[in-house]
Amino acid sequence: MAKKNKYEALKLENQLCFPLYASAKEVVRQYKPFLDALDLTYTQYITMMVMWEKKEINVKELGEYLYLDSGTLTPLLKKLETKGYITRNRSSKDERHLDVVITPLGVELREQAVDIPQKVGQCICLEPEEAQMLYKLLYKMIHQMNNANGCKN
Amino acid sequence: MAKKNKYEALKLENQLCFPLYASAKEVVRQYKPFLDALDLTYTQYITMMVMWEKKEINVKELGEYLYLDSGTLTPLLKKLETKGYITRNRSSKDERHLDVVITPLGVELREQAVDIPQKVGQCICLEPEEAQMLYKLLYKMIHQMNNANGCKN
DNA sequence: CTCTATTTAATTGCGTACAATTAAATAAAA
DNA sequence: TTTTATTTAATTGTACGCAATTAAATAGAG
Repeated sequence: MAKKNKYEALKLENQLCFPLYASAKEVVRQYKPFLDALDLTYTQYITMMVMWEKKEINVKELGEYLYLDSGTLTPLLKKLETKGYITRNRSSKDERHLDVVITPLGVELREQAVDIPQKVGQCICLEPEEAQMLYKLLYKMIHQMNNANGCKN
Repeated sequence: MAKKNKYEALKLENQLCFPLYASAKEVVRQYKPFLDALDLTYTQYITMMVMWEKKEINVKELGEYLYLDSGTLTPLLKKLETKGYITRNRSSKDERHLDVVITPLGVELREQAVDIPQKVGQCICLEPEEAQMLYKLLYKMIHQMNNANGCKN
């Protein structure tokens, strides 16, 4: 880590963020052939993952799970509604909330997706211990960044 | 890792790709306040990183460094040209190539960027060993995915 | 109860990402 | 040399991602 000059830290190869950014895109690309078969994008797929687990949720909560805001979710959910996988309706209790509910067709889709994690896992080719280490480090970062409004700017 | 049911692997919390995708976005957000000060986006910033190192490069090589294609780079490079940080000219040797060359103003910009890696590093808050481990794992993944046309689909 | 503040989703606008196509230039083959 | 194939950047179209604004609904204060 001895710096040759004051610009050393600005080199692409010395960034941690860059391989993070690049690998995230690459992994999404690994999903593409499998998701194309279901006519889903990656973001639609992770949205359906939440729907498969929760069955019903509002947009705000969905955004908290996915780290996405309504600007991204609103058009995406409209597409999933058009495909027939979810319904969108204002909550009767609080009309500000939009309830998203999975349909029977959405539930069926899960059957076609069930092998995707294993297939993509084969493309990534990390040892189980490596994958677990990576998992832990990534979530540590995420939690640190979310809590750290105390980031020393 | 004992699976309760056949859908266990489809849960968001059991994905490796999701924290990768989420943390990459979060890190880019950490950069935003610092990059806003330079009127650069994250993608423009990593492009300038390559330009600071290489001074001159063509679009294809640039894309190989950044894992981006001309569909992304062409409009981005036009913006950097408008800002005065680079020039874009067809190579005289091979007119198919577009040579991108950094300008004196582009070189100057480096001075304003020099503290950004350290500032963002503070926001990420990983121990040095953790950061190094993460770095290695991410590049291992990237190289594996790039080589692995032998991915068993 | 009324007025104000807050919460929530939708909308708008900009900047990526990237697949697919196009067009120009060069290289390779016949 | 002429034709064909390859290489390269640009263009086009779709889908995010997100900041900022808007509009509607609810909660809270007086």
